[in-house]
Amino acid sequence: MVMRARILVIEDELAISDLICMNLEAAGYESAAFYNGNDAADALERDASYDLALLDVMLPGRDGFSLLPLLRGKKIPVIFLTAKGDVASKVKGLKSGAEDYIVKPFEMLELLVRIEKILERAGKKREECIRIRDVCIYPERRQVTRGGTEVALKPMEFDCLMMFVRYKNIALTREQLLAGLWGVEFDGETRTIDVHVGRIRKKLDFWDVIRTIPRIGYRLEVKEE
Amino acid sequence: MVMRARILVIEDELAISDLICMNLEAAGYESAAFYNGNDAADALERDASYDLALLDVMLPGRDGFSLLPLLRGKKIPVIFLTAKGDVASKVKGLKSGAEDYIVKPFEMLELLVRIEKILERAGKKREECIRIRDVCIYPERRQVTRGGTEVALKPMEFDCLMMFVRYKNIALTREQLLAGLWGVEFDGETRTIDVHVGRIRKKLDFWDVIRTIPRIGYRLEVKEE
DNA sequence: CGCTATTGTTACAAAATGGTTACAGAAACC
DNA sequence: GGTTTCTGTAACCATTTTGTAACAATAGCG
Repeated sequence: MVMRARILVIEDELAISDLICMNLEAAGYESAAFYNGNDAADALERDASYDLALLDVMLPGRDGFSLLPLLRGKKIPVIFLTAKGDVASKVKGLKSGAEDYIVKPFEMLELLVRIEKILERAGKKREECIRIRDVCIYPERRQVTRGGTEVALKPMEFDCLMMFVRYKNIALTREQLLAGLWGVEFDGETRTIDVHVGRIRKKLDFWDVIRTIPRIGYRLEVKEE
Repeated sequence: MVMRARILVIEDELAISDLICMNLEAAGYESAAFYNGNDAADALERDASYDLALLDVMLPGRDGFSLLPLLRGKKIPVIFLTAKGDVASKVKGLKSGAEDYIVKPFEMLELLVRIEKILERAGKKREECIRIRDVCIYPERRQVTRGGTEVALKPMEFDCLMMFVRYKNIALTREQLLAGLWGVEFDGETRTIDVHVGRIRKKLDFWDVIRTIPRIGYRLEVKEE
């Protein structure tokens, strides 16, 4: 399993919690949600391997502030989610050692940016990963996940995929791929490329992502740049 | 005439030099080759309007390093071509102000990518898309869009269009087109050209853009700027 | 206006190309 | 040495591409 930053979401409003979790997942994090302070505390006692916690101040059971020392003790940085304009909570939270706070209602993007910044500061920066649709590619680990679960790519398939990533949005000829994957002096069937592309497409559901360029070769199509 | 980036190739091995120049031309650059340091230096004194230089370290006459100050003085970025494992040269080259180096034997594609990157950094990025009316042509993607949506050009149609673009505003005879698209030794009906032109015109609404030159052939009409 | 030379358009069948599967040799791993 | 995994190749088949021919339309020209 690939190492993704794990984020604890402690928030009693289901709608907000779900929204946050969905966005975290989409951004490539792992999320775990708890809806009251007691459950969260219990969970932390069993497993404290979280990289960051999003903590609502107003909670049923133990409130947010009472969870802070526990989290601080486990060295888990905390971002407080405070109701609008609740300056008292804000100040109290920061004094108690929260890393940051964010006022509800907030922009999801802003939350993600703050999370990224804190993880970076904490040296827990997520591995550099290349995302294409629901697929994450981790070059250093030579690992690929799809929808969060690992996909077993064979070495050559991975190399091939990396070459596509390296030259994304460029039409690569079979000869270029052959030269890039085996070296210039290798003379093999260019059709071998097709087989590898077929295997990658199948495993990653990349039928539209790796486009066939007739008579030429293939091109990895990545929208956002 | 189109403003294409001009690249100076200073390399004594004819085979390598030719190969590089061919690929540069194919990629849409203009290339000028010199086979020893003295000639290159003379040429630079006369005309320094190059956008980038590929410089072999080992050269007859003045060697690569001695040319560096001249090139730097003319603000021409340099990519060193070093023999495999010649780490000393590499370090010396980069310290002397070369933008990049590449170790022989190298992948042509990689060289092209590095060139692209440096030109981009120098603000001399060549147009990655050629626009004609509402049509965008992306040569390295082998893709064409019209009004933002992709138009599926068949391989031969794309090649044909690229030939027109390459020689825009120049009347091309059917024989020239035939030779350029299939190779000189191909003997086919010249009328086949007409069919392809017809198909391109239809797909891109290019009835006025690709003008018929009676008894000769066709010409792609583009208003400069 | 006819006539001719030339170009535009369409349809089609041959050829080329790509997706897929199965498999054998190679490599890696006990 | 035996087993498993990896990977390059060949083969098969469906699809796409494309060259050509045939026919329609147009322009040039007296």
